[in-house]
Amino acid sequence: MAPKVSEEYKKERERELIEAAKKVFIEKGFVRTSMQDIMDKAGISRGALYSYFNNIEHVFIEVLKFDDQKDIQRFVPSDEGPLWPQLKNWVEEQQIYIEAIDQTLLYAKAEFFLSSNYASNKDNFPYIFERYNRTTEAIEEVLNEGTSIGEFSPQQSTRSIARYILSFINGLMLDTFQLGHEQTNVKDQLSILLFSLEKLINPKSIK
Amino acid sequence: MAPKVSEEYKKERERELIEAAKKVFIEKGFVRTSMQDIMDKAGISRGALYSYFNNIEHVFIEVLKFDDQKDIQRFVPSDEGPLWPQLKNWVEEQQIYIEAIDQTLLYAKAEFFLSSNYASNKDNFPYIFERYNRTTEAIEEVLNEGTSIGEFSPQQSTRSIARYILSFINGLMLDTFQLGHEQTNVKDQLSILLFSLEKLINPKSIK
DNA sequence: AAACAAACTATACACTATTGTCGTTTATAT
DNA sequence: ATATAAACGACAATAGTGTATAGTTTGTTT
Repeated sequence: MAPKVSEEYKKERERELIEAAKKVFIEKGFVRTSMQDIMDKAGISRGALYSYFNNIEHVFIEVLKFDDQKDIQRFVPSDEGPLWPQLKNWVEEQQIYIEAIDQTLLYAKAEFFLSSNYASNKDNFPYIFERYNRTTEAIEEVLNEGTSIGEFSPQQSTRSIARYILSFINGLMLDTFQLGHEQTNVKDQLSILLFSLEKLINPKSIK
Repeated sequence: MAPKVSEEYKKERERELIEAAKKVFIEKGFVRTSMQDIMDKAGISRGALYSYFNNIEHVFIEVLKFDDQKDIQRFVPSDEGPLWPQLKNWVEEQQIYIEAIDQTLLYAKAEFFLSSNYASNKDNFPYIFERYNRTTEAIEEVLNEGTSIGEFSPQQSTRSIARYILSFINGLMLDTFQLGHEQTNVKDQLSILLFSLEKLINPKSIK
């Protein structure tokens, strides 16, 4: 099944490959996954796979992008109503996300960021920087928005608060991945984050 | 130099090997280090190295043990004086530690715990549990101590606060390793941690 | 001082795993 | 039917592992 191909078809095929690869990465992480594993999962030959991707890091980056697309909406607050409950809600949702960690790419991501060539030539992977910045900016924006409408009175720079939140969430994910959520007690830690955030941004809506 | 050998000598030699290996692991991390690299750095032959260690994970575990010996005192507070300044001090010291991340084993450790066989059989490596628990307990103990002498009035369970601190520090380390400290702004994030901690434990000594 | 043996060197080897390439095959649009 | 390009899969190349062997060095023992 393969001559004179439409762009359509190729895009579609690539998406299939990415989805197969994603499954493998979730199962096996990044380091222990080989191109062969992806071929097997996708039911595609070596040559064909290599015609779509140059190497396994390339595959992973594409998986990342694909995954991010879906993920990106998660932090968009609605325009309506006070922001604090939405922020609170977002934090609470993290629990589900973190505790379902073995159904996500988190482990593979951590491995990738640590162990791929990424670590040696960060410059080749601007995507990672983008990612970090996009996320902090999204959080920061909510904080700024809340400030400008007078809902929040941040006690520290909103950028730093945003980074702080992200650091904490990343650390909690990593610890939880390594130790299991029984050990790290995700819920309690998240409520401490909420407590801290209240003090940090002083949302009006608290009684 | 080597007949009918003393235990002394062997221990000493092993220590040399471990120190050489440690250097390599700091430079190259865990995943990208081969036995050959260690041979080169230590100036030892293949056979000799293998007579000390069975494989590279074995080498790494020994390096870890060796490193921990030195590391273990870092969180012991002095018996004298109020605890808050000491805690504060400890947090501030993290900056130096985190920013010097490429001179430590942190990267190699993260790789090892993620990517070695560890991830598949956690039970074989109680080490990481121990480590995590030892650290949280050390922090928790300081908090409890401060509470019992009336210096702190924690607003949340001290255990959770301890875990919270550790999650944050781990996340900050990871982000900083990946992106560089220019990007993550370690200092600001740590002062947000301090701000949060003040609110969380209400130390008396603050004016 | 001669014999000994432990520790080491240097190198070779058999294996395994994986990569990326490349010539060939195959299905279909025209 | 044939030109086209996707898909196939054999292959050489690379890199590492752990074992094995022969030979060397050097303290210790007698």
